[in-house]
Amino acid sequence: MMMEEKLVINELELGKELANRLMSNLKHTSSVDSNRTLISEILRIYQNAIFMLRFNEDKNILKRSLEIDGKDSRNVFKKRKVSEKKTEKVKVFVATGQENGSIDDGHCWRKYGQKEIHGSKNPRAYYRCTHRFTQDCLAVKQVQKSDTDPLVYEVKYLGNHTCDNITSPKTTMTTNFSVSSFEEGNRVHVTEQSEDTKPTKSEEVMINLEDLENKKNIFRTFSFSNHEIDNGVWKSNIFSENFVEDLSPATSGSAITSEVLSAPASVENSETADSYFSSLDNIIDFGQDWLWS
DNA sequence: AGCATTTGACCATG
DNA sequence: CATGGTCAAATGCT
Repeated sequence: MMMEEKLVINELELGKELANRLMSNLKHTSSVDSNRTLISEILRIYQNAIFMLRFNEDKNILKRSLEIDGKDSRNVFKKRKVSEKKTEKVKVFVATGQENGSIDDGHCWRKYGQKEIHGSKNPRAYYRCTHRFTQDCLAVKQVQKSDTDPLVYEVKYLGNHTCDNITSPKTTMTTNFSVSSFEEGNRVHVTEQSEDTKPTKSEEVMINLEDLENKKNIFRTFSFSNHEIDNGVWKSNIFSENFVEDLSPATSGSAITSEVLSAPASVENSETADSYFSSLDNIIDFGQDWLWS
């Protein structure tokens, strides 16, 4: 069994144990703090497990892609332009507070298609950079309204902007989380980041993966933040970037290495249970289908 | 008029 | 064959 799979199983077993402990706590008397801690731990564990599985899947896709590239391309009939595009960079945003999902991210987009997606209640809209033909900018994004929360739009970015027409974002976001992965030579980078640049204050939840330290530090910290703009001024903060660490090549045996950005564990501004649990709600939302396949 | 959006058709992929 | 991504003609908007 692959090392990563063992880690996922370990995580899930730990989650089960903690859930049992929580159930026991709820049956008997227990402190609210203790329950909160358990819930937070369980959510973190499942988020880790999902991320590990996702990451492994992405790694395999890339490996297959590299193998195909290495073969004699004459035997591979690729008529579609898409295949040469290859997903060099993928960012997934989950944003709320948008009227129609047209998040102003500083770039000009032109809608070129919309599709009903099997298993989803809401259609997915396809946008390309307005300067695609004038500046040969191949950036593309997909926007889909969340099935679970009508206020949430999931935005997936594909490709980098090569155009230089960037305006300042005016978007009001109450929640923003992004994940990006891109390829650079033989290395695969998986990072999480915020696109926003002027945060000042935070109401954020950061989930620590430090107990994975003894599991070869494969996966690092997730963080989520709530922030919004009030009269053009940022009211909240985002997570900080920490260090980057390689997936242990000794255990993977693959030429592909990975890097995952991390952030420290903390729960800030959680003086009220409401704010704490509303933050937890965000985590639950992300945990379901935050990354499209 | 010029540009953006809509929407059905087309095509690649699994 | 089902599904998702893209194309392009028709239509809408300014």
